[in-house]
Amino acid sequence: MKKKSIKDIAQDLGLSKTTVSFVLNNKGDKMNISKKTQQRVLAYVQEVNYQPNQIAKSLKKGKTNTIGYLVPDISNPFFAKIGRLIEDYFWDKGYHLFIGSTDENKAKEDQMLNMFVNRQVDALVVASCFIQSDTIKSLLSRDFPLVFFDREDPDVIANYILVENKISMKNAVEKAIESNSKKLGLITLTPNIYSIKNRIEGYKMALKNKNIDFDNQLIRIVDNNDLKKETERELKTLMESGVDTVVFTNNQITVIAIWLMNTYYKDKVTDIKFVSFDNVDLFDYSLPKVISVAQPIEKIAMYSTQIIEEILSSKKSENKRIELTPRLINRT
Amino acid sequence: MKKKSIKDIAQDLGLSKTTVSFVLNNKGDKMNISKKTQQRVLAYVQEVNYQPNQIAKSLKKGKTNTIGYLVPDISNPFFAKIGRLIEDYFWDKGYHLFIGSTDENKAKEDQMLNMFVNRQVDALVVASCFIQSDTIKSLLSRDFPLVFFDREDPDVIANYILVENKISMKNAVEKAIESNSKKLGLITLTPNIYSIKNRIEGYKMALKNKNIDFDNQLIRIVDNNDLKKETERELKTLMESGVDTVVFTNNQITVIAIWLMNTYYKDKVTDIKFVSFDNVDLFDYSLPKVISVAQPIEKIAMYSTQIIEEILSSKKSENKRIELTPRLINRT
DNA sequence: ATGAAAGCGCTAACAT
DNA sequence: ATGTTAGCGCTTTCAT
Repeated sequence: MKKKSIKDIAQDLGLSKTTVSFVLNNKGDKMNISKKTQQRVLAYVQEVNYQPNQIAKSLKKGKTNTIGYLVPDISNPFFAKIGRLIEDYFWDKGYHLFIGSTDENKAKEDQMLNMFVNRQVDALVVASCFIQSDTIKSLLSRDFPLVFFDREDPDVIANYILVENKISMKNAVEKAIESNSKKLGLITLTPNIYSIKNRIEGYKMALKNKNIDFDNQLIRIVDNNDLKKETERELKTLMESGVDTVVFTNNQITVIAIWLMNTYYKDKVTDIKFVSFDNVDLFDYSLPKVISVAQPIEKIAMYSTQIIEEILSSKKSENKRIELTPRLINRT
Repeated sequence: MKKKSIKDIAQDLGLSKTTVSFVLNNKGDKMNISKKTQQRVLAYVQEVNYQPNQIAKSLKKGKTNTIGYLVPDISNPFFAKIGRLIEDYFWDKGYHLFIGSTDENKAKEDQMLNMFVNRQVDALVVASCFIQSDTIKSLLSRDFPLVFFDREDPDVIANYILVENKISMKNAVEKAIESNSKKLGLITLTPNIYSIKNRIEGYKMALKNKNIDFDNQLIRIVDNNDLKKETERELKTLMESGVDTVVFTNNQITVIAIWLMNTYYKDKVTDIKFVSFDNVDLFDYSLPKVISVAQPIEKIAMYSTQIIEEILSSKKSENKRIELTPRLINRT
């Protein structure tokens, strides 16, 4: 049985497309379609299992009821969980999610952004490293409904959902020092992202507050390309320099480092302490113990959805910058 | 600057829509559009940053270049990772992914399937518990491009990407027994899914092969609704009955049980052994030790993509049932 | 109480 | 070498 369109339905029933369309969109009463006709249409539609073509609808209405969710990696639990929550919130409002993983790659991010726009998504939720890119600038200048989360570029005015990076990291590192850390190394992704920069600042601030000399040699940078190998090398450097604590600026590196510790430094796992931005369930059971900063993912998802809802419903778009407070999880 | 359509471009340039369309779709040469005109179009399009409307294109062509990825929960690492891989494979072929999380809820699954179909996705990749549902039957009867993974209904002929559930579970449980397990309990989700049933069969088979008496009381079923509370209760039951090993039929429950063990039975974590279908990174560092069955997610993603590609390119759809071999990870 | 017709942005067969 | 036109499936204004 071939798929029926509104035209087919109308023909089969000896009605016009208009009438059928009205009935299907619950405008039957408003448009004075007789009860009888409405029944006929509804019954027939049921019988032939008519499915409206959302593409045609979207083209006509200029609205697709889709949202683009663009992140570095949808399989990173942080982004996966937020994605799930955003999906749920939007599902309730009749929206569907397109996903895209950029691998923090500028070209890919640009392409994906453009494809989402071409697909006429109604809005975008993005964790981008390239907020200054031409593609994004152009979206912003057109007032495209857009909210950034997790990453910020202070030079670009836009909607941001962020967390207090600096002070949370400071608090976490101070907790470590209070429980006896003396020499603290730090391993971080290339600090080209403002959030990461701030997390490093927080680390420095904690050292300063606790009168520990800052040693630039103890800040080790790993490149996104071969994270595992790079982390292995830098962790080795730090271990050899005799640190008792390692601070990480995001969950990805911490997880790798836990694996490395259990593989290559099994005898040291109880001597060393970790501090990690982002929390992962694993930290509850693993060694070394991790003091972690848990981001409020429910709130991040909720505010993203909410801001987009506002923009979509009211056209006026005052940019918002929301900074949420993470939760410190002390495991000492 | 308002968004330009092909019509605008054509007008601005004093050409027809056709000409512009041909140039934009790289059919300029084939259609004998002069080099000069092609240059003009390309330059102008660049200048005004023209973005083709994919919705209009889709409506016209009857093809959207989208795939629906429908799973119980996109934030479950198993589904997130496969999702990521599928996204990557399809990205290379110009397809985009719609995601949907069903929570194993029939009504939600039905709705989402229908919405995907309304959105005219070109194909679906689905992990469904309700392969017998009317919605799915109707898709199947229309030869809708569809591949199931992770779950199977032997009564329904379709494309399936599966793993050897029974024999893998048997092997894993036997490994446990060989390393001295005497009394093995099992905690499982409601076995309404064929895969889960088979995993339980594998457990029974191992006991039989190793001459351990089967005790139905040691099979504990937890409901999806309040997984944490239910798992807590059933784990307690098993611990009190003196098991030395607990077998789990999927990662979700195992992860919860690890947390419970570390929270309520800290003194027992080295006495008890776990066996888990699905592997999670966490198992590398956590106690109790876990013998796990790691599913070949790369292959699952690859075959799903491949089968859909075949269907999409060649219309003929011989159903395939691919059963992959998981990897046993022995941590004793 | 219902229908005709235009049009959303695009493609492609068919002119010229 | 380029233009005219119909049509994808739907909504909606304006007629009747």
